Amino acid sequence: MLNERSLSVAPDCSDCPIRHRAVCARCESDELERLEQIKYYRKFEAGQSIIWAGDRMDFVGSVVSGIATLSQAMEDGRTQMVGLLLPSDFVGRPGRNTAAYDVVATTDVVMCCFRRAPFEDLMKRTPHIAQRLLEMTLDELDAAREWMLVLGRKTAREKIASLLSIIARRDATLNKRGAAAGPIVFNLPLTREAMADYLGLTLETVSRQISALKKDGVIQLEGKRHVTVPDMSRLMDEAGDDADGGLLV
Amino acid sequence: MLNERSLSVAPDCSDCPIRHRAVCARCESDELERLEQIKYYRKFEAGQSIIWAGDRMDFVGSVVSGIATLSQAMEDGRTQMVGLLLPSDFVGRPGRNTAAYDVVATTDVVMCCFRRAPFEDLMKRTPHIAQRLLEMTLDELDAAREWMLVLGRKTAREKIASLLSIIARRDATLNKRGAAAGPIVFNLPLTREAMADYLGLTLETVSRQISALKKDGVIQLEGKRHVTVPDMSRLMDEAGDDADGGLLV
DNA sequence: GCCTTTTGTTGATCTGCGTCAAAGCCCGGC
DNA sequence: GCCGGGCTTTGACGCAGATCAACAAAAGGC
Repeated sequence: MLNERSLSVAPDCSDCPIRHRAVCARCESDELERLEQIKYYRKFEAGQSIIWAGDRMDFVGSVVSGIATLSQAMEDGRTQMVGLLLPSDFVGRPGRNTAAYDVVATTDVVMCCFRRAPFEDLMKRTPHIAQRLLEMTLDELDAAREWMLVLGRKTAREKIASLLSIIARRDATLNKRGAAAGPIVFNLPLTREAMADYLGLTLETVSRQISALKKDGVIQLEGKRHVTVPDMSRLMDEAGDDADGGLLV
Repeated sequence: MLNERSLSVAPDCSDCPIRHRAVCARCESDELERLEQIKYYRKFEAGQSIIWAGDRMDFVGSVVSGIATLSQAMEDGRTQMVGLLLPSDFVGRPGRNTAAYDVVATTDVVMCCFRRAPFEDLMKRTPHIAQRLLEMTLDELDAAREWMLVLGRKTAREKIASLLSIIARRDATLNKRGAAAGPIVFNLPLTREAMADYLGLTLETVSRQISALKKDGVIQLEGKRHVTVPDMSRLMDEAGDDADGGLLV
């Protein structure tokens, strides 16, 4: 899910020779070595389903590159995205053997996985890992709660502005562009439908509100996916957040 | 927040002579002893605010008795409840010194608190505590995500049915009545307004939908708060959940 | 190149829920 | 007993967003 901590770790993770900094940012080298021994990689293509809710899940892991979504579906087909998995985000849950959500690769995805049983053993012997996981999970929880406010109380326009502003911020963090005053440019990693699933809207409403924000000069669009935000504070205003704190608590 | 694990721990917690089983269910006696040395109690009256979002927060703790709510507000007054704190639920976050949410006592509340600094020290020396906290936090995260589906995709009627069914289940668990086939009876611990804040609705809509469920025989009401559910599976049907899994993942 | 499929836009209409308003219920104070 | 304030219910009405539908614009496939 989107939050400061996972973002700040992301670049390290993809550079890190053993590719699991996210899990073990503070571990000593011998602990890293033990993690190293049980890890393996899996690749998924864009559009491919990584896990189905209810499936047996005998691994945990973290995203190395690409973007995946976490979502729930009702029998009648209504679906709600409950998380967006970015590089360094953790998937799976120690102590549970079935998946609670559908996980789908939005782009090509590489994951760094650990078989669950050895990982749990290792966690018992390595307090740092549980502490690191606790930190990450608390961040996820904050992000999920922040999103409950978006889903429960914001208007469609505010929802779109919230999503754009969160993606803009993520992008700025990933690319090490600090709080630049100038215009911000990024690509939307999601289809209109995926955005709708994240925001609890229909894809038509998403499209309409994006057009409206464009007409009002809050954003500029080239093609369908390339977004320019001339004035970030204006966008955050539209999102209805407090000027500074913003969406990341 | 509402979930199986916290529920199952609750009765033990209130019986436990040192009142922090929730945090340390698996600890050895000397670890319990160390926790014991840094704990203290705080009492709050119904309606009283326990913490304001943004306040400095120099303790963590767990609810011993009573019910409190966790919520976020926008500047214009719109508020969204993001969690319901029941006995044994944990409040506060190691590693952060300001509160992220408003916490309000719905009934009279007793909390068992630990000053943050000594608690964090203890956590570093006691791996069980971090592991236990991780488990609890993962449960909270699941509950929050489950609620995202409710907020984003369910109709008002389904939302009400979801809330009633979750409270009914909690009540059954607390009172050790298993999956009884017969009618289920409980008291609503929340005002219509608090329910609205939880469900992302207005209090009028909450009231109307409760009346509708009553008219349709899904529930019976005596007074405003005393609810009888003649057929639990019917209620869960109305909530739109899969028959078995239900809201607790 | 052309054809099919996926993705996105825009319009017309419908409806669920919010908003505004009035009145009923229940409890506690005096 | 009466009164006042918090909570709840119910009605009338309007609007934001869903739904249904048509079309445009990219993206592959061959």
